[in-house]
Amino acid sequence: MDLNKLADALIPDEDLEPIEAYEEKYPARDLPKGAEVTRLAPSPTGFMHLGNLYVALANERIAHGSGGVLFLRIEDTDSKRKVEGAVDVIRSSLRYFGVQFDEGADIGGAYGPYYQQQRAKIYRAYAKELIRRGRAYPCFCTEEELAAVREKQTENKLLPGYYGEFAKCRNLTEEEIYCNLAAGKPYVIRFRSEGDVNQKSVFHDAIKGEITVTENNQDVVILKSDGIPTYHFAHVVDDHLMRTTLVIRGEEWLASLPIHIELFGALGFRLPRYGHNCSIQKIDEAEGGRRKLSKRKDPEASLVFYREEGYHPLAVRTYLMTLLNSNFEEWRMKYPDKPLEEFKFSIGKMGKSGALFDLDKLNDISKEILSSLSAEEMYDFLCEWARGYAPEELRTCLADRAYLLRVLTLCMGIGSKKRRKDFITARQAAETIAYFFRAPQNLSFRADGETVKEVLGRFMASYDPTDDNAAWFDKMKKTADALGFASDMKAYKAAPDAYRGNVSDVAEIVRVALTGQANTPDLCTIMSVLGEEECRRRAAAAVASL
RNA sequence: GGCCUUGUGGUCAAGAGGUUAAGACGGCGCCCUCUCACGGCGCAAUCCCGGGUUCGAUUCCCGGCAAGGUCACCA
Repeated sequence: MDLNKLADALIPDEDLEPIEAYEEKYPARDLPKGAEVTRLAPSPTGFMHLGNLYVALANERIAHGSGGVLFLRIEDTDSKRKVEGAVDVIRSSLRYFGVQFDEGADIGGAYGPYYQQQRAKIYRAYAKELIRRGRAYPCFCTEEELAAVREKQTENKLLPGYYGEFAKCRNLTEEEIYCNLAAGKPYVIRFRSEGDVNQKSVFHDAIKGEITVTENNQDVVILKSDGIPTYHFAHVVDDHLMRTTLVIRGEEWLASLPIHIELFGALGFRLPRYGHNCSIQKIDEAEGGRRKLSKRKDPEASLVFYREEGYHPLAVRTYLMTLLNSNFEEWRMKYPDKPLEEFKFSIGKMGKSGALFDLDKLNDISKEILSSLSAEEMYDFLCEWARGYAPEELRTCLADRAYLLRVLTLCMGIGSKKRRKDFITARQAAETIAYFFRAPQNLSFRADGETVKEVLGRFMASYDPTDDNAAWFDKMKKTADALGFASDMKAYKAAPDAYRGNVSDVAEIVRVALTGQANTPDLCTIMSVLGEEECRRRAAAAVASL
């Protein structure tokens, strides 16, 4: 069979460049020794998964930690899944969480274009070459035929797929092919595999270590009937031409690694290194098992969730880093103030088994990150979050910068010996300080109404906003004594029945009356931030509400 | 079902042929001039199972078992 003629018939494009031209156009990168070229290759579905960030972070640290390059390639070969504006979503959400690309879609670079749709000619040129060399052929099988074969294979417990004797179109005669073409039958281009599933070999995965791979024997589709390549083919051509040195991708690709290995070989390309990392999982209460974080079922699977809740981007990044590199957390505790770019990220330290998503851990890290912020930084963070996600009444609260700064200084314990760690997210922080902006409603006291009235009446009568903390507390104790509460905790503990309660019970009444909460930071300071007038108004309102 | 991967407290995990089997989160308890938060101290909790190799195995080997992944003209 005249393969050149066949190639021309199957891929008649006249504007294809010879593949040598591509090799020349995209030469090996001039980078220092050890520099890694990594990439992120998402589909533009418009949805960003936590897992996307997870892999992105690994790729980013590896590239930039080694003086290499990180690029963004858009895998838009499946037009059904494409969503308008998705690339903006990808770039902006990753940028928010600290991942910046050196080149790629909408950024530019010498190895573009970075949209696979725009690379159609390149794939077709390589596919054509494969046909010329007899390593690819047209397949006219319909979906129904393929499904029928698969069914028969499963029934007979055979390996399903298009291979060997089941590859009907593999050995079509010249006449049959041209006849089908003349009849206008749609066709795909399949790779002609020479692999043997009984051959196994050891492959070194950068993350998993030694793994055994079975040779591929599937005649996989490389060009779909619309002439667009499949993932497998596009991956091989792109990562070769873009000179990727290390492919870090999700574990779900491990199974198709044999296909990629054979494809790289058939095209005469040098195989990049691969690292397959596990996805973040979650316990499914309903089923009792583990599963991947699901876009449908788990709100925390979406990157949008973290922005809506107001998680600090550094907190999310730090949490993910603790999962990515087991020694990261130790490093961070040792150098709490160093930027995480200084951590030496190591591919070898990446976990081999999938980690469970741990909201408690994220929250703990979030508290730590927020408690390291200055009042001004926290204010800016709150405002930025509020602009996008806060309800209206909350946004108006943020208007008084000076007042809010005082509130934050107090609630974050700034200036005291120990910083407080009450804030987890912007949303939660805004909610917990809401009482500074509006009087509390629906107060619930543990004490009876008469006691509340007595305590508030007595304490507020003695209250003087010019008192310092000690004087303030002294008055609290006097109130306690006067009403039969113990002002001395030791005395109270020795004989609890001798008193109506103790100072903390007295303070609680005032606290609830003024803030609506049983637990707050230092009440004395709260009162001075609130202002005397407001305090008296709230105390009166509390008595009136009884 | 076939193939691949993984299996140390509830979670993330360090670890080595012999250790009281780190640390962190979470839980619990105690302490800390008003609660909370912070901080301090302490407690409970782990080597999937069965064989083998070995003086000795959680660690090495072999079998199970369990979990995850994958078997498309989707990526």
